[in-house]
Parts: sequence; C-alpha cells; structure tokens
Amino acid sequence: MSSEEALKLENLTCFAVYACAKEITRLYQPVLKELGLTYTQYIAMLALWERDAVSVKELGERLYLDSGTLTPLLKKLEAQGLLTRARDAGDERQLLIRLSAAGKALKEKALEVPEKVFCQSGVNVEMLLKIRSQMGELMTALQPAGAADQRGE
Amino acid sequence: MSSEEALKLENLTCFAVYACAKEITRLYQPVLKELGLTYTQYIAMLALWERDAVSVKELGERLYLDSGTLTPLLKKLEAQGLLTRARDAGDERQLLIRLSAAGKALKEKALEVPEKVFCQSGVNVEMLLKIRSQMGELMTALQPAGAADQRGE
DNA sequence: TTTATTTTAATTGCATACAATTTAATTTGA
DNA sequence: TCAAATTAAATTGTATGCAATTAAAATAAA
Repeated sequence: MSSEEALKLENLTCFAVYACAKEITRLYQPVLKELGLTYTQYIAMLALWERDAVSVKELGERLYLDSGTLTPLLKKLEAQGLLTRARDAGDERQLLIRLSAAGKALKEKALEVPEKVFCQSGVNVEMLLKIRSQMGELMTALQPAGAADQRGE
Repeated sequence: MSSEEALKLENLTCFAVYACAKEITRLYQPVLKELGLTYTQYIAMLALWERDAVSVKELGERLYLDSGTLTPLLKKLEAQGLLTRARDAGDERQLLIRLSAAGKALKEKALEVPEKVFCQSGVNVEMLLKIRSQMGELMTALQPAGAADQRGE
C-alpha cells in the first residue's frame, strides 16, 4: 500500500477500532441507563464484582484507567451508595474500594446486560469470540512496546 | 457461558475493544505530537485530506462525531491555521471547512505516521488486516440495529 | 535515625464525547 | 404566501480520559 493510500480512513485499523469502540458504548448506553450506570461506571462495577476491596491502583490497572479518571468516577458511585471509599489502615496511601450491599445487589440486575446488548446487536457468537481473541492478541502486541518504552528500553 | 461468567471483564468483547482503542490512541500520541495534533484532530485532518471543503455534518458522519465535539475541535485547528471555517453562501446553515495551504502541507509530514506507529507496535501486517476487516464486519453488524432503532423500527 | 526516594491518590488543566437544547436558515405544506 | 416543520451548527451540561503536578505516607539509604 502506498503511503498515500495508508492515510485513507477506510484503510486505517486504528480508526476501525476507535469507531467500533464508540459504537459499542452507544449500544450499551440504553441498557445501562436502567441500572443508573454509564459505560465506564459499568466496567468499574464489573471489576469490583469480580474482586472486592481493592485499591484505586489495582482497579486502574485492570481497567487501564488512572486516578485522574477513577477518583471522580468512584466518588460518584459512592454518592450513589454503591460503594465505600476508605483509606487502608495498614497503608494509609491506599484507598480501599468496597462494594456496599446495594452495590453487590446491583449485580443481579447486571447479569442480563450482556445478553440484552447482544440481542440488540446484529452480531453472532462466532464473530464475537473471534473478535475478543483478536483484541487480546492485539493488546499483547501493543502493550510490550509501551511498557518497554516506559522502562526506557 | 453462564451469565455469571459473562460478567467477567476478560470475557467481554466490549471491554477488549474499548481497551484496545485506548491503547492505540496512546501509541499514536507521541508520533502525532510532532505534527502538533491530538488523535481526534488527526482523524479529522485525515478526513479533510481525503475530501476538502465539506460541511460539519458530512465530516461528522464520516468520523462518527457530532457538532458538540467537532465545533470546538475545528475552532482549534482553525486557530492553528490549518483550516478555515466559513458559512456556505448557497446554504447559510452549513459551515464549510476548507484546508489552508498549511493544512494541505501538513499531509506530507503525516504520510509517515502510519508506518512509524506500526513499527513501534509489535503488530504484523496480517494481524492488522484481519482486525481491520473484522472491525468492518462488526461495525456493519452494530450499525443497522442502531439506525433502525433511531427510525423507530 | 533521619534524609532521600518511592509510592498512592488527589488535583489541575486540557481535550474529547455525546445528549439535549437553542438559534438561524431553509424547506414544506396549508 | 406564510406559518409549520425540518435542518445544520452552536451551546450547555455532564462524564470521561490522560498528562503533569501535588501531597501524604511508606520505604530505602546513608
């Protein structure tokens, strides 16, 4: 491909992934609205339903988000009564995020979210699984470069 | 898969795409900084290099962005001297975006961006092409649902 | 021990992103 | 024609998202 061709939007994988990510979020939005959550709040809750009582740092590593994004987001979820934010007694630098009873209870309603969104999309299971595995490959291909870069290698 | 399993982050294709999109943007950032552009500004310029003198609406349709995002972004690019914003004489509702000489000239520097980013990533060409085609499939699978929804079907 | 370094969140500043509303211009329909 | 409906941008408000800095706490080093 010429470098001229390489500049066309339709040829750019980066744009395709970017556009898909936004379209997916758009699809989730009405379903998540029933739970009173935004998409980012939803993935934060997903992480907490998997593992509770974690620090902001650990949550950020799992969600690829930093404290600049998480701090206000977690304050909103706390205001909604879904979780508590309290310093770790053993290490006061860390803030431990713990689900409240309401936060744990919300998981029941969330169980049907993936199915609902899937049904609203025109996607079939094979495509979904193939894409997930390829995104996993892509992520591992992208991350070492970034990580090595940060370590100055 | 149980609905319990379906809530795990690692099983969610939506999260995989979301995470990859962010990682890709992160990879582009240092390269684009040399052009003085952010990622979103870059894709806007890409669209304009392909087709100049377009309305905000047309640009938005190609980039999947609305005027709330584009208006301030285009004002910044105008302030940088890369384009001009002027009402269409034939239809004053439309704002025509036209590349300036500097805006057109910037394309020369941009020609090497895709190659640079590609080299910094650990991705091979086959993976890239496969993902692009799958993102295309995914996009067409997602969009009819949304479009039909908007038309009230 | 006591200073220097590192670590963790929070904060600040800037740039998206999008829903909802508003404003101005154009088109439609009675 | 001329009011009603539609269209295109801009604006407003809320929510990310991240780089860079700050502040507090813990750890390492002298």
